[in-house]
Amino acid sequence: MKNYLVSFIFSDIADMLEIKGENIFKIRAYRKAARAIANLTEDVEYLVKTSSLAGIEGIGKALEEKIREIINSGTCEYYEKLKSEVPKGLVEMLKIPGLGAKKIRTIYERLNIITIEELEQAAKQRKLRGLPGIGVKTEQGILKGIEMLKGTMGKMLLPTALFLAEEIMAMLRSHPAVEKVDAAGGLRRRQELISELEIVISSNKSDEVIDGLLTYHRIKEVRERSSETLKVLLDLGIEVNFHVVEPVAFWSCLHYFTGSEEHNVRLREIAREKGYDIQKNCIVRVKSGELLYPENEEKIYGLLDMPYVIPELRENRGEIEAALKRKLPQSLEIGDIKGDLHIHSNWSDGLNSIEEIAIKARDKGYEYIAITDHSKSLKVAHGLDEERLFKQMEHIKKLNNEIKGIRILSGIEVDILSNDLLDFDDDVLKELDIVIASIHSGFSQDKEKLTRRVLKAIYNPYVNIIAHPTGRMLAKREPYEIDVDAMLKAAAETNTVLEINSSPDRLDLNDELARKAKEMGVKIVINTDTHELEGLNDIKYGVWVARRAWLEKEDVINTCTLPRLMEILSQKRK
DNA sequence: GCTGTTATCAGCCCGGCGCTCTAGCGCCG
Repeated sequence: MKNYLVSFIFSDIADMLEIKGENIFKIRAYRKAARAIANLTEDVEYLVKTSSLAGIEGIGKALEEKIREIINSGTCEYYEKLKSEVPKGLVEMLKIPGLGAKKIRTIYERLNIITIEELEQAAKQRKLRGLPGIGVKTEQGILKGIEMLKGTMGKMLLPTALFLAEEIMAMLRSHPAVEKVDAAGGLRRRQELISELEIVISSNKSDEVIDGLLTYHRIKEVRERSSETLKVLLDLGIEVNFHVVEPVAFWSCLHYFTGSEEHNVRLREIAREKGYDIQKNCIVRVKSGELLYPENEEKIYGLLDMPYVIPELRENRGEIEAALKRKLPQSLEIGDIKGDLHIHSNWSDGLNSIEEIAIKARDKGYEYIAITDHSKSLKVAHGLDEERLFKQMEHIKKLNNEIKGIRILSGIEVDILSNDLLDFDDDVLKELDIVIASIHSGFSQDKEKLTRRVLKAIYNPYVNIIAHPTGRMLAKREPYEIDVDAMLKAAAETNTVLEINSSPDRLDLNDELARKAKEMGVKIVINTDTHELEGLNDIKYGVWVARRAWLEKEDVINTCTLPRLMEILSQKRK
């Protein structure tokens, strides 16, 4: 599939056009096309060959021609031309919060700065202040933004890591000398950001496998090669470590490269107490020197008198002690989720009709969904006013009579406004099946104000859920200043549910806060907040967070049957 | 750059907030 490549190039073109100050609508056309291609379920190469690209909304003649060029040659002339005109570093600067294309252009034109390192230097030397439109605060904001960016540089969001791992594993599976292959490391533990991929392969012919790996088209640099290991840097700036072992050593090796360092250190301590030495390719019975090759991970933990510990828990956050005491959580499964309670339709900024969403959700096996479009203040998202909301409620009532096998709840994602009021009065909210409240403005208010806003929403008798409670965006935006403990305490007190937002660039609450919420008696809901049909499948990311947070089925309200869910929602109003 | 419409081009997501040349612009959701 070259969908990823086409989407990547179009999005890169859009960034470069933005820096050049091109027509905003042209830029939007490229972004829209990039999104459309990324969301395609079909192979774009197949669509090119069968001349069926024309059916895709947002792809006209010019873009179709460029897609054809990219499929045939891996790039297109226009892209190469832009790359020669716009320094790469300027595009990277777009990721710095508070810094947009115009300011980047000013900085480039006035100071000839083309890398983030140079930008950081200039900001530290106070050379940016004084440029048109840039003062002390902007300069300080840029430094802060660079600091945040550095923390996530070279790290991938889960979808990218999964995509790359799948691509690599598919290639390996087709190699005749490969017996088994799996991804270990942070990806297998479902960490929110992945710094490197660890791929474990079993084969009797490691040299052949490694030679085969060297033909992988994304390899930019080979950093290390031995008889069992290959370490490479990919063109996307990502490191991949391949470990090729004899088939008998596969599970030991997969286990060895899955747990965090802290988990592995602690596990080795326990193993030593029990007379074992855990090594990369096997486990040694110390007394006899016997080498053991467990045939699965259950057997590895079994040797240490523990039940199986799922990869998501292997962080040394108490899971080893819990395992020894037989007190591990009964981890949530994706199949436990019975409905998605935060979905946007084309009544606000979603792409699909409520009918389409309901049918797709029913096909996924869901028992219920909630349509929770934006409220009127969020103009950019075409938020619903009272009149349209009531119309939507009527429409949903009608659909519930027509579409069998799934129940659609009428909801809203009501804005918690900057002045701490909700975007709708209580007499509107009380008509809905479910109310989600969330912040979309005034992120930079101080802690006291932000906390007051959220607490006021929590104490509203009609607000069931607080969505994306900390507002963080991975690699983009820090969580806003908010007294999290006060929020959790108030939520516990009022039966207000906190969301794990499954959008892979949010994952908010994160694993640690979700675990804390559980400990404080707060119920959790796992939602996608999706704006299109495919996004319903993002629920897995939220479930993974819940697994890392030690949550069980009973902690998560959308594992309940519909009657029980309605009971839980009504408890808030009592 | 695309779409809808039928001209051979107009319209395409709006508005608040915070910053800065304090009235206008850039950034953001």
